[in-house]
Amino acid sequence: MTEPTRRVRRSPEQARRLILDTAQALIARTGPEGLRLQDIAAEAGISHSLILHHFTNRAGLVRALTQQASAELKDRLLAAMAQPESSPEDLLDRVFDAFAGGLAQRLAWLAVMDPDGGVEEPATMRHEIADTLYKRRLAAAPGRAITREDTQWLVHLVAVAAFGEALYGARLRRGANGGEAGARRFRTWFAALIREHNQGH
Amino acid sequence: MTEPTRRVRRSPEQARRLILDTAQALIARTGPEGLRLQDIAAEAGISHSLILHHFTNRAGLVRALTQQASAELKDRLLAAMAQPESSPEDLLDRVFDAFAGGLAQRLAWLAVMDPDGGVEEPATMRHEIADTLYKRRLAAAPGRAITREDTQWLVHLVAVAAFGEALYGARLRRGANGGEAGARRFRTWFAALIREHNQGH
DNA sequence: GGATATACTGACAAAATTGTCAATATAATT
DNA sequence: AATTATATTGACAATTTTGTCAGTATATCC
Repeated sequence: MTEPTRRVRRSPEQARRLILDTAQALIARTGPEGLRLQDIAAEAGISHSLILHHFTNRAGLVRALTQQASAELKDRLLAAMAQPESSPEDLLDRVFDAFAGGLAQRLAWLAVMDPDGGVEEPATMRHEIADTLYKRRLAAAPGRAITREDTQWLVHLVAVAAFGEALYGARLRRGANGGEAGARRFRTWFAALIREHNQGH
Repeated sequence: MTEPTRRVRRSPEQARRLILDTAQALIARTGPEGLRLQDIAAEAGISHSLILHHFTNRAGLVRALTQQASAELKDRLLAAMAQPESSPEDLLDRVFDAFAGGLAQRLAWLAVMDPDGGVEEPATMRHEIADTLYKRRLAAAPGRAITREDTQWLVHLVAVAAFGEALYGARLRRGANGGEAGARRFRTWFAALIREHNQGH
């Protein structure tokens, strides 16, 4: 006589979160090839059928993953902007950190895989951020001629640079400035460039 | 009686290039999921066995792909640097173009997939480029205090920004500045920032 | 023109991967 | 305590994908 198999019964939300989190971790570690239902299931300690039960499809899982990654980026960036009275250096630092830890990799891969997924978020988010920063810059330098468009492009530059740095920076910096130290030095240099731009002209 | 099947017999180099090129095209189009031996074979008009014959493994193919992508980037960047007497705007434009057309996507994906592949190239390449540009900047502005390190980081910034822009820029610019026009406006703004940095202080 | 090397193919094997479905265990409800 | 709803599993099917191997066609060399 066989023992009845012990089961953990989660709430749908818990189950979905467990699956999504382990999937994200797997992507960050193993890369694109890591997204196999069986692998995710094995890592999460569940059967792969459960994933299909909660997301219907492999495609459904991917969709959910893009949305979660997008939301995570938004949270991190808004958190970075939340401290109103900090130096530009610190702000830049936090923005760069927002993309680190595998999030950039996930976003990149998901972007390639699901070209039109999670469309609305990033653009409006960048708009909000640019507006907030615009007011802050005006307050900081009352005399200067700071336009809204300049702020917008500045935010864009920081975003794409942080993205590129997280994704390919270490590779480009190999040798002399590889590793953590080089990354930090680049950030400070970049912060100085921005500060120069804010003051100059 | 059956007709003997007509065959094309290429040189090993030709065959390898045919396979690599169609594979790169497929990745750019279909994304990571597109790299299946059968699909590549079908698109190239060959049998999938031939791929295995020339690259031994799927892994061997991936390795070759990373090297080719890396080499392609190098070629494009060196070509961009080759015109010695052009405005910074044009130079920036060509660097950004170097990452366009799916190359950034391929590099990103291959980077995630084969974390230590094609290691040596980019770093030394960036070094060469930085040196060339350093001399050019010195010649252009004899009086200024331009350091080698500043040039190095400038090159790094342009590289990661171009990379990020190619990969995620369109997404971030959705809405107001989406499309081609926004991309161009960002480039000109960025060029102005660099020019300002070159002249100022 | 015949022999040789090898690029190339087709069929097959083996493994993996997504998806289906019926059965079961567990929590909540009555 | 019995009933109900459903989260979870295991077995199975179907398709796909990588890889193997023996044989065939084609160019080159003697």
